[in-house]
Amino acid sequence: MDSATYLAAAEQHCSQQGCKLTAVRRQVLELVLRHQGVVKAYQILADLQKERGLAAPPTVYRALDFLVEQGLLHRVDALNGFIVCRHFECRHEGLILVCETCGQVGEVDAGSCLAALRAASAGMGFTVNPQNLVITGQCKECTA
Amino acid sequence: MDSATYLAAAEQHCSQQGCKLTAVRRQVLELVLRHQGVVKAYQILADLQKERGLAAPPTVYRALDFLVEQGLLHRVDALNGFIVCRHFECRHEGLILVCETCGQVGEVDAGSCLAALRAASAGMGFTVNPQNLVITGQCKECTA
DNA sequence: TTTGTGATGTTATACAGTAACATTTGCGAC
DNA sequence: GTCGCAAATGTTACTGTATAACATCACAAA
Ligand SMILES: [Zn+2]
Ligand SMILES: [Zn+2]
Ligand SMILES: [Zn+2]
Ligand SMILES: [Zn+2]
Repeated sequence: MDSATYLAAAEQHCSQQGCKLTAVRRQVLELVLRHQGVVKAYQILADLQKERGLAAPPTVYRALDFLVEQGLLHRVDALNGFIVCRHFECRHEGLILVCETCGQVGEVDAGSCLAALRAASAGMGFTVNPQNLVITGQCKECTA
Repeated sequence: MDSATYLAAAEQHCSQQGCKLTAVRRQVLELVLRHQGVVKAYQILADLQKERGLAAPPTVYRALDFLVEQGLLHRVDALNGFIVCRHFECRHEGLILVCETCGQVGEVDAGSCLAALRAASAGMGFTVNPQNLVITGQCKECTA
C-alpha cells in the first residue's frame, strides 16, 4: 500500500470514528510515513518546520497523540518513538518487534499468546492495556 | 522478605557477579525499596539529596543503571520509572504488570507464553531482549 | 449573529537523560 | 609504604523529551 492509499484509508478510518484527520494531523502522519521504522517526535518537529516554517512541540505531540489514539501509530516506549500501524482496520493482536539498534520494525502474530496473557492478568485483577504490545530486541542484521 | 534481608541478598548477589554494591548503589536501592511500585529517577535524586545533601543526576542514573544490569531493578519504559525485582536470583520469566495510574506492581507467570513469543520472533530473525517484560495497564482499584 | 466547541498557536517551563572531565578510592605491584 | 592503575564518584553543563497554561482561530449549531 503506498502512502496516498494509506492516507486515504486513514482519513476514512478517522471519520468513521467521528473525528477528523485535519491538515496538521495528516501532514504529521505523512512525515512519519516517509521514515523507515521508528521516528522521534523531535525529528517530526524538525521536518514540519522545514515544510511550514513554524511549529512548536505541542503541535507535534498533539498530532502524534491523536494518531496513536486512532490506532494509526504505535508509540514505542523503549525508544521514545513512534511507528506507523499498517493494520489499523483489522484489530490485529500482533506483537510489534522493534530493533533497538536500527529501529527496523517487524510484526509477529501472537493472538493466542496475548489472549493467555490477558486471561492470566485478569486473574490478578489487572487489565492489560488494549494497546498493541511493542517488544524490543535485535533484528537479524544488528545481531550479527 | 524485609528490606534488610533483601539488601543482604542483593549484596551477595553482586559479589557473586564479581562486582560491588557500593555505598551509593546500596543507598539508591534502599530508597527505591522504600517506595511502593514504580519510582522515578528524579524522585530518587530528591530523596538522595535529602539524605546526603549533594547529588547530581549522573550519580542516580549510574546507580540505577548498575542495579538494572544486576537484575535488582527493572526499568518500566512506559512510565520512565523503576521497580524492585524480588526474584533476581531465580531468573524468573514472568511478566511484570504495572498500573499506569497508581504505579502498583504485580507479577504473573507466563513462561510458556514468553517462550512461544521468543520462538515466533526468532522465526522472523528477531531476538527478543532477555529483559523481563513489563506490561502496563490498570489495576483493580484504578479500573473501578 | 451569537455562542460554544474543538483545534491550533505561542510561550514558557518541567521532566528525563547524558557527555565530558576532574577527583577520589581501593588495591595489587614493587 | 608508595607507586600506579582501574573503578567509582563528583561536578558542570548540556541535550533531549514532554506538558502546562493561556491566547486565538475555525466552524457549526442555536
Ligand atoms: Zn499495528
Ligand atoms: Zn536492527
Ligand atoms: Zn523481576
Ligand atoms: Zn492502580
